[in-house]
Amino acid sequence: MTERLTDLEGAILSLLIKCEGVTAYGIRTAFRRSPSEFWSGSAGAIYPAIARLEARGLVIAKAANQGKRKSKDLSLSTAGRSAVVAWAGQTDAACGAGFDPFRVRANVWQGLPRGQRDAVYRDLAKAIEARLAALPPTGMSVDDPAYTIEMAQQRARLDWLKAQSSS
Amino acid sequence: MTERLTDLEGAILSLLIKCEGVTAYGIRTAFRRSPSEFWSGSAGAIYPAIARLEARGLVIAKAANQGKRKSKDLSLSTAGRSAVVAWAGQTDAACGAGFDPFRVRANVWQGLPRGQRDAVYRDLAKAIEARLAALPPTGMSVDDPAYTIEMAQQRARLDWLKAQSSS
DNA sequence: GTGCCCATGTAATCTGTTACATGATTAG
DNA sequence: CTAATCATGTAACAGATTACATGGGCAC
Repeated sequence: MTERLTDLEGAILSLLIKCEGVTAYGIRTAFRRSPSEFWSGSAGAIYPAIARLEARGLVIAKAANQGKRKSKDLSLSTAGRSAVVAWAGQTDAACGAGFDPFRVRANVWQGLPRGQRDAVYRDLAKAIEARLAALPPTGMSVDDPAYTIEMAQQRARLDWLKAQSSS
Repeated sequence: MTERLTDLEGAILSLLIKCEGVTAYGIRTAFRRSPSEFWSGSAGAIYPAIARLEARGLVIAKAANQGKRKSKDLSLSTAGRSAVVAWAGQTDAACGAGFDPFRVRANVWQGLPRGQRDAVYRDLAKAIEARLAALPPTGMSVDDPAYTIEMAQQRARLDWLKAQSSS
């Protein structure tokens, strides 16, 4: 077994499953346009990560010079394909709570004086409705799990907010 | 406005709301015992973070020498209290998707051949049930938002899995 | 010809992780 | 007495962020 993949590396490889021959730049914009803002898709993260994956033989880059613009088309190697499947198959890691900005803040909300707390809860509900209305973003299929699962999460948050105010 | 808080700093301050006079060590163990494994609660993260908060005047430390064991009891300053409330009140950040290890892996699952995919889904459901059974961990109140919200998230995942296999 | 997107990268900085180091106190 | 826990920290390292640098192609 080789070194374990970081979650960013796994996410990059899983993009490569769907779109063979994409450029590093394309991966970057996919991250930037993603509704999740956890990874910014910064060049300083993406390019080094891809370089690591290439060095480990998980990603194949072939130069695709069209005219004078230099660019590299990326694709998964066989090893890369099995590495990303192994990464995705870590059930314990997959079922972890991850990082939820809503959850970490909820402790503070509960300690707020009633009026202020209700105001925050109203603002939150409004912000969530806005996000739900914006999903799915352009270019994202309604079947995309990232979309479906975020929807479910946001609806669960709304339910939680409702339960708070009615108690 | 001073520098913005990182989420770890915010989480530390929100622990201090509940338990005035806790030690840095106590905060560490709170993180380590948390069902979320996103932050490891490593000394190398907690102690520097508290030092930063102290330097900014958000946390007050007073030496509490009982016998020869040196220890510092931490508490929130007034500035610290308003800083953490401001952090918790960032509604846009709070409603972000954060990092969900389940969601990032789901793209890969969908591309798996049917048999393998169903096997993964079964394993996931089992792992989630196990986590739900383990909640709340010792010392955590059933009213604790961190607990309630993780429960909701896990149940949403189970629903998603059910929807996948029935389609 | 100017500004915007494509496309690739690097440098400085920040923050978190693992692993180490030290010493007091308590439970068996 | 020994092991675990309380309690504080530091050092080396990894990985992400912002900001910068470079240059081709295209639309207006």
